[in-house]
This record gives sequence, structure tokens and C-alpha cells, in this order.
Amino acid sequence: MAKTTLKRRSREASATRDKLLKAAFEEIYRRGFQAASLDTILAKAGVTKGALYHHFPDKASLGYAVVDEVVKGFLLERWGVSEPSTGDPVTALQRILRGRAANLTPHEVELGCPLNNLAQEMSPQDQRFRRGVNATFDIWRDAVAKDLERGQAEGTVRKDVDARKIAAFVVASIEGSFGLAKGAQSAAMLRSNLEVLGSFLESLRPTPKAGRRRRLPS
Amino acid sequence: MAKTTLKRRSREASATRDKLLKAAFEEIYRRGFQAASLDTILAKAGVTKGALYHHFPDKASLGYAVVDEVVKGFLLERWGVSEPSTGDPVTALQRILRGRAANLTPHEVELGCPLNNLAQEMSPQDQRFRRGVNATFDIWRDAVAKDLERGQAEGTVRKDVDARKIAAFVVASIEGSFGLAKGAQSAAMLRSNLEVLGSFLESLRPTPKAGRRRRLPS
DNA sequence: TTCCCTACAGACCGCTTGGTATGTATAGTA
DNA sequence: TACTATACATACCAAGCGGTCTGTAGGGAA
Repeated sequence: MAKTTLKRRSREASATRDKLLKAAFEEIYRRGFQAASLDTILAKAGVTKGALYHHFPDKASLGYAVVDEVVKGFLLERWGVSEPSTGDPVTALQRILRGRAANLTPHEVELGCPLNNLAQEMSPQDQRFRRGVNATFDIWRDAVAKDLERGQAEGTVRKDVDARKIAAFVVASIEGSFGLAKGAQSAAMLRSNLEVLGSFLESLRPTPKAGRRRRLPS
Repeated sequence: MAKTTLKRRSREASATRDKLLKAAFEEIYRRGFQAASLDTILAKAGVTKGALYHHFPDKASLGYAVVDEVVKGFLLERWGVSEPSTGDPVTALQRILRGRAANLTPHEVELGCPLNNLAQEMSPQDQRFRRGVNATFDIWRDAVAKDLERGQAEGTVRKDVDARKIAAFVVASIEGSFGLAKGAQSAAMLRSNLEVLGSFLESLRPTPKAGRRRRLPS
């Protein structure tokens, strides 16, 4: 069975590649890309430099792969972009926000959003990094915008707002909230900010009748 | 004139210190603190290593001084925290947002907010960095909260909102907006986000009468 | 069996880094 | 004038960095 053995060998090769990606992700998440040490990554992955430079031409390419193959999926899955959304998008977004607020780990409060970390560090340093990171942000933002537009078509979202601008603001607010909370090392602040964002989303619902303001949370 | 000459010497010493701080700020703003090279800073400042290590015990202390003596003032001045605020705080904040949106330089769109950069990079790496950076964020946030509370007392801000939570959200949204725009290298996106934030602030005004919703910008 | 190629292992290298040690010009002091 | 302390300049250093080079184990093809 030539095919089986070929598959086995190739699977082992991609297994070490995965180990490298995972170890690199963790090290980059902790120290940032520039400060991430290849030796540390190799030690974590349990492989040697020969393996690394067999799979990647240089450190930068390892970083690109981490963005495309680890961070991207990590983020889109965590913010419900992967799953199809139905029904009222405001309620759906609010549920996601509450779910994230309820499931925060100290780890992620301390280290923040891995995609945003890379965006802030690498955008001015490396165009390819910036493009890769930004492509994921675009997917997220576009998904939110699409949801809001669908809500506008279905009558669950006010039609006098620019869905794309709102979507960008939502993503920015989320990332800003994680960033501030990371600096303050405060899960409470992060939860509070996500809660305020949720109340802002409430204002996107169409007015049921003339009158009746919705209230912001105390 | 012992006093005069003393003053002159001391002024020259603090002048080289200032040159170091300024050069360090620029280098750190561009590359981040960890990637900032002391040799580059020294070249920019036009002094040598002896001068640097005469004024600062190590690289970290130079970084702390940059935060406390350069970035802090930079930020508080740019966001109107230094000047006393009077009148309706919502309008005042909106004016600041519009002013910042109108005066964006490509440089600051590319590099983002220097304080936020340091917060994201250094918070998990160095407690003292984190505290220094966070102290400035606290001042900013508290100033916004104080303004909103004053507005509540004066009847220009709704009383059913938590001024401190709103203030934290405002700061987070601003920083998030700068961060996203930095990744996207888009001044337009930054302006749009600040505009949406301004419209959110509008919702903090007390309802003039029952009914009449305010509208978000298209 | 022979040969080849993939998938690594491990030693090595030049360079940059933050930091130190020593020397010194100058201003203030006695 | 002699001495001291400040405010640097310069040469130097060990360590860590990303990256290269050579060697080789082992599965697949002929």
C-alpha cells in the first residue's frame, strides 16, 4: 500500500508542522512576534532548527502561517463568524457578547486578543503581516455588516444606519475593550464594556412606535 | 555667579536627557519598546552610551520615563484632558472627536496611539510598564467620567446611565478605533468610527420630551 | 539490493543586543 | 591652585539572535 505509507509519512511531516505552528502561536501570543524566540518555539514544539527551516523559509513566514492557519480560525470561531446566523442580528450579537463575557479566562484577559496584538505590533513593520491580519478583520467586519443588512431587510434593524460603519465600530469597540482590559488587567472592565456595547446595539432596533426610548444599563 | 553657572550646567544635562527622551519616544513609537534599539536612539539623540547610562540605569527605566514624561502629556493634551471643561459634556466630547478626526496625520494613522501601543505590547511583560501606562488611562477615563457626572448634575446627561462605565467604553472605543484603523491603514475608517461614537454619545442626552428618537448617522 | 528523496537533527556562524569599564573635560569648591 | 564630582565619550564584552550547513535515518521506487 504505497498510498497508505505515503499518507503516513506525509501526516507525520504535517504533524511536526502543526506542532511548530501551535508552539509559535503560544510564544508569539505571550511575547509578541518580534520578541518571540525561535529557540523557545523549538523547545516547546520539541523539534530542532532543521525541522523549522525545512517547513518555513524564515521566521516571518512562520508568523504569516500562524496568522492564516491558527489565529484566523481562533478568532472567527470565538466570535461566531463561522456559524451561519439567523433571526434578529442584534439579539444574536448580544448573545455572543454575553457568552464571551461569561467565559473569559484570566489568560485571555492578561494577553488580550492575539489578532489585535499582531495588528498593533506588526502593521507598521511588515506589509504582509498587516495584510494577513487585516484580511481576518475584514471577514469579521463584513460578516457583522451582512447580518445587520439582513436585519434591515427583515425589519429587525433600523434602516437609517450604515450597517458597514456600525459593523466596523462594533469590531473596534470589542478590540478596544479587550485592549483596555488587558492594560488594566480587569475582567470586570472588559465585561462592563461589552455590556455597554450591547446596550448600544439595542439602539439599532427600529422604533416600535413613536416614543419609548430604550434605556442604557446602569 | 555660582548659581547661573550651576543652572547652565544643569540645564545642559537635562537638555541631553530631553534629547534622549524624545529620540527614545520616536524609536519606541515606531518599533515598539522591545524592538527599539538603544544604538538607534543614541544616534537620533546625537549622544553616546555614556550619556544614556548616566541618566538612566537601564533600558526599562528609559521606557518608564518616556511613558511618564512624554507619552502621558502627549495623550492628555491631545484629548483635552488638560484643559478644564465646562458646559454640556456630550457636546464637548463630540467637538473633541471631530477635532481629532479633522486633524489626523498619516503618521498617526500608520502608527496608532503611542500609549495604547505600549499598553498592548508591555502589559504582560512588565508590571511597572503596565502600571505607568494604566495610570494615564485612568486619568483620562476619570476625567471623562467626571465630566459626564457633572453633566448629570447639570441636567445635560441622562441620569440612568453609569458615567464611569460609559467613560471606560468611550476610551476603549477610541483606542479600538485607532487600532483597527492602524491595521487597515485607513484614516476614513478611523473617522467613521469616531463619528459613530459621537452618535452614541448623543444617546446620552436626556429625553427632551417623551418620544422623538435621535438618529444615528447614515 | 541499490538509489533517491523527504524530513528532519545538530553544530556552527556572524551580527546585534543591552550593559560595563575606563578615561576625561569641565564646572564648582575649598 | 588643587581637588572633587558631574556629565559625558569610547572601547569593549558576553549572550542571544536568526539563519546556514552538513549529516543522516528511513521509507518508496526501480
